[in-house]
Amino acid sequence: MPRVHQPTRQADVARRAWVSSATVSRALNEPELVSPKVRARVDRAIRDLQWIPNGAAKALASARSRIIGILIPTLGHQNFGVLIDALQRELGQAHYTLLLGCLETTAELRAQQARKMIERGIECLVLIGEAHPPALYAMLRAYRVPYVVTYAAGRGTKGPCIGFDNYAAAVQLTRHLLDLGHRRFGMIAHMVSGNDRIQQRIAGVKAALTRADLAIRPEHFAHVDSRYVASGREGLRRIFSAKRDRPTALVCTNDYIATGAIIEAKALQIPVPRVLSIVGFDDTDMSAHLEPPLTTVHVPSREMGEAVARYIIAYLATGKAPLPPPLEARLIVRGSTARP
Amino acid sequence: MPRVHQPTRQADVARRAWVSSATVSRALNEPELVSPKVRARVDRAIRDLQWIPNGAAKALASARSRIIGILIPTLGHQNFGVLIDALQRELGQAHYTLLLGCLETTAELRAQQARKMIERGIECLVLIGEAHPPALYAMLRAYRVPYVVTYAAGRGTKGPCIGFDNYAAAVQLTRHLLDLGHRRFGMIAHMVSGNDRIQQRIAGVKAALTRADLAIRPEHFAHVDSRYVASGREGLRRIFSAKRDRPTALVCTNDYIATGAIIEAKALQIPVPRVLSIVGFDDTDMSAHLEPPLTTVHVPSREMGEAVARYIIAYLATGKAPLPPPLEARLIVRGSTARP
DNA sequence: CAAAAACCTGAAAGCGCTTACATATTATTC
DNA sequence: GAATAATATGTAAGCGCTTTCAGGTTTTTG
Repeated sequence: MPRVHQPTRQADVARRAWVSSATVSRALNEPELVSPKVRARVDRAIRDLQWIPNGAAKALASARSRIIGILIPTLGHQNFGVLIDALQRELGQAHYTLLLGCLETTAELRAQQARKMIERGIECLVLIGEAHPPALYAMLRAYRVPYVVTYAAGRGTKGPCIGFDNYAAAVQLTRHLLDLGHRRFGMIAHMVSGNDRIQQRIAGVKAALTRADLAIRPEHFAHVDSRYVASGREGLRRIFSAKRDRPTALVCTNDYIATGAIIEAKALQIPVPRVLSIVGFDDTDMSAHLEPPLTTVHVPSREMGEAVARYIIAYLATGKAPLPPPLEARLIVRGSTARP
Repeated sequence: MPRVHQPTRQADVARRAWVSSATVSRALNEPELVSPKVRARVDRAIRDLQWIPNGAAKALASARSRIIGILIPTLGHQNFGVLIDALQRELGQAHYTLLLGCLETTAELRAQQARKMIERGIECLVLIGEAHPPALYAMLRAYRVPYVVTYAAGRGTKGPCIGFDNYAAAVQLTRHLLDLGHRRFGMIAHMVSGNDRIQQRIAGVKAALTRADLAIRPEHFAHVDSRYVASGREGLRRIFSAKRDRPTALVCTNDYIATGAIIEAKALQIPVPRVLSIVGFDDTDMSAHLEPPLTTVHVPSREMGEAVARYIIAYLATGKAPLPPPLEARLIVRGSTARP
């Protein structure tokens, strides 16, 4: 491939507008420093030549890439999609570009992934949850890359967190079931290792039960390996393979799994919610439309994305910014829960 | 914010390895040009200093950003998530970074979005479908940015396409219903404007019906405005608001809508598939788990992502690359279809 | 064993911007 | 109206890499 450099450069624009290249730069980045007359000439020249500035050159000269990185667990979860979309829109307004990475599987690959992001010059990294390998945090520190944790409320690390309290929400969700009179609980939980949000949800459920002098029997606790519908079905099947002492309430670690559980319950002819109440977590697009509609915790993905963006913009502009108050994850009671 | 430039530079590494900075560059980019001894010294120095090269400087000097852009309609659709994930992984192997953008709504914003991507120096742009404003194609041409269309098979433009034939797949899907003996068809279709894939699916259905001397009555054709579950429910409700001459087969433009239709059918006590057969398109995670499981067209998202990545890598390396053969979107017959 | 070829390394010139700093112009003040 | 301040522009020195070119060393060859 021929190494073609830019067809039009700032200097071309400058020449056409009868100004220096410095003035063109200022007209773009600090227009208030340039007289209206000259600014108009520059704008004209830019349009005439259809000049698009070279981002790499900008980044190199200014030591500001205007790139924000984000590392997400998966693109298969709608809520992350919503969060990313909001984040991207809001950051775009401030001329930042979002660089997306899906978390790699091995520690080796993850380190490489972080290295690549730093190589691109990210000015800040958004992390989902706070449970990440110390090596990652060390790297961020070494390269002075600030970070923001979202989708969690900062029970673990001391870094900036913009999210909601998974633990508290899980407690609330469990209380709802306890208040309905449930005493035998089951749970379907997906991969816990390295996922602090799920861990906190599980811990919240257990804590709420403990306070009511209850616990989940081991055979009513299904650990499944994916976060998707199929796992919910499998989990329910496992828990209900026993004929007696079946739980009357089932907590799932997210809505996809809960959806699977509802589907499988129907397949097994277990009436929901008459015989079994099922709750999820996340409030996905589907949840309200299931039969019965799913009682769940609504996660404010869009608001988180926006709040994170605003925080980052302020922080990078001033070097300091107030953290917004924790967001609320609201319990949404729908038809999948009832008295036992 | 203090304008802090890089803490460690190539020159620092060079000094520590007792070589010139040119040699460090070569050790990284063309290691075969550097003697093993020197290479080892350089590698050592890089590790000792924990140097991470500056991407902007690299891009500027080499006129190669190693960034590939992609513009997708939404992150709310699982299949795009899968495609992106595969694309990203494959491109990452070749040291490319994927820059993601969700298609903006207005023409104005879209142009700006494309401009931003060019500013970042994308070496290629991946487009979902071929229906995009001429202004976008013009811009790509003006800046010599190659592009690849995916998720469609190139019935419209002549540009490189790596995907499957939405039209043919829709024909196949409709034939399946015709073969079962259906004669009264309904359809729920989402936003058509600017979405050539959906248009082709609709056209395919209509063509197959026409060939069988059939057509969809206007009152059995529901246009809905979102691509999600709620729209499927609404669409079904509208079509089945009439009491007589109801369709026995219902084609939905994607699986989310079909899911909604199945859910609503159940709510309206319409037995699926005994009284109404329902088909979707895309084969999302849920589809196989619905009750009844959804007959649909499986879209090879992962394969498309990988094929696109391989094509781009080859094309950018050599300036020319063979297009892979069209991928197959296979009909998956499940339980939601039966004889009328 | 001298000449040619192959191999390795370094010097230095950019890549296209930003940003001190200097300078020139205009506006303000007493 | 001279001194001062405020405003607008230009000059030029980088930012941290890549890459051309040249030169020095080693290997190959007849």
